[in-house]
Amino acid sequence: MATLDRLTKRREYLRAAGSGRKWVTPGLVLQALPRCPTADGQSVGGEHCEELQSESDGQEPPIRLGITVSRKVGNAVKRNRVRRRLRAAAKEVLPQAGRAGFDYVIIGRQGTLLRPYADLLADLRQAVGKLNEPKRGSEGSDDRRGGPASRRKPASRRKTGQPAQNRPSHA
RNA sequence: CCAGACGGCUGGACGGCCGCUCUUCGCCUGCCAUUCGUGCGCGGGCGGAGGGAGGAAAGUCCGGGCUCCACGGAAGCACGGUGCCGGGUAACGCCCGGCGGGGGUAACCCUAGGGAAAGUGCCACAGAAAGCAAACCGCCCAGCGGGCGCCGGAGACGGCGAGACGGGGUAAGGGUGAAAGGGUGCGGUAAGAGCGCACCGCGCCCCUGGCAACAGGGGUGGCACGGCAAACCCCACCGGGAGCAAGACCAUAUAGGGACGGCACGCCGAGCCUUUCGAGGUUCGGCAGGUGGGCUUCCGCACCGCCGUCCGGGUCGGUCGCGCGAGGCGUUCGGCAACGAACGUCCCAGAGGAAUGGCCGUCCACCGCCUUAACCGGCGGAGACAGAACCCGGCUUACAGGCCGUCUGGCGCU
Repeated sequence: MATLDRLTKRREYLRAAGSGRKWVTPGLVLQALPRCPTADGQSVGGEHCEELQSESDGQEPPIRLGITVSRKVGNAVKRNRVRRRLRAAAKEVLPQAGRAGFDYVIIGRQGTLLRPYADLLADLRQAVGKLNEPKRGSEGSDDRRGGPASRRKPASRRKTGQPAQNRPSHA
């Protein structure tokens, strides 16, 4: 069902920054890291996987989200606003476009504060799409089309109407 | 109306869709317990209702509460802070009202403002001289010595004059400086000088007013006692340290384990073990001893080897602390005021990689441009500073715009 969870530990942020993949757009920087040896086999996840799999018993593991805004962006008010806009955008995009079992870390930039919201959504969609593609020359592209598509169906159980309305507005 | 001074308030409004967090209610549901009725038991989902950033939440500069450090009491030292007087306050370095000094036509503003005859130190540059009384240029020879000229005298010598050699007098003037041993004026004098006098300043004494800081008046002294204490210092008063990552509980685990080095390893009593009957080991109790605030001493207390270095192991989860408070608002009374008292009324954020929002629309007020005699209208821009992190009282700093009140000066009108 691809619910959204949060990263709460500094370790997890450092892991995503150190071993994850990264994509940069004008509005934000996205880092993604598979938490478990899920469908595509290779993993950096490590020891958390066992407990995750054992507890998830048939359900899909959640997507976890973390947002980082450094002091370079501005004072506390500006940083909070950047964080909130990124969080709102992530709630719109990630449940559909993100892959289950991944940790995503969004890093705010100085441009995030004044970037139009529609552009911010586009940035995030592009970044997620790029990171979901396989590494060039890497193996195992078999299930990527199938995986997210199958997950998209149960994810729209609760708030299915609203994002569907917003999507044509920016296109 | 213009210019200005002071004080206070405010910190966009409304709506739509979608969220976050806390409290509470209802329904459904899982676990646990059960005396099978249920449960102030632990959780999950859905829905309803209600609360949800600031005047500075900021800087973390003072003062407290609270918590731990077993640090509790007394004295002294050290260190740090404060510094006119009176009041307010839980307290303050804060606030209010006065006083002194400075600025402004005024409203008003600024002010680290105790002590310099307790001691030490400093006073750059300039200047002769920077603290002790001296004298570079200058002014003056009244009095002393010598020389010169003139006059008198027989002479010794005397008188007068100029000068400034010795030697003195002086501090008015010049010049330096932030500051040069009171200032201005008159008298006075060889020249001058508080040398004398008047006024001002200053010191001391007295009187009056004031709780006081201080102010006013009178007398007196004849000027001594230069400045700097945001130099050391002295005096008075205040202050133990660290901070919610404080700290407490639960879970896991440790409950403190090991090695090395240094310093202490003393006495008495009792029990147990060993014994070659000399004693040894160990436990408990007491004394001594040691350790424990920035330091010392004393009293009290706690702990029992103490200190240092290294190695090994564990934890970083949850709950509480954590929102009834020096609390907000209103009225009355006391007070010039800060503030206090009484009564009534209200409950007002509690996150934890950190909630209090995201997107959109209309209006509002601002700025610029176009248009208009002006209003109107159109377009564009931008909506200050800034986000609770244990909580209060202050200070400081940042701040678009708007509103209100009091007062001062000027101009005009009645």
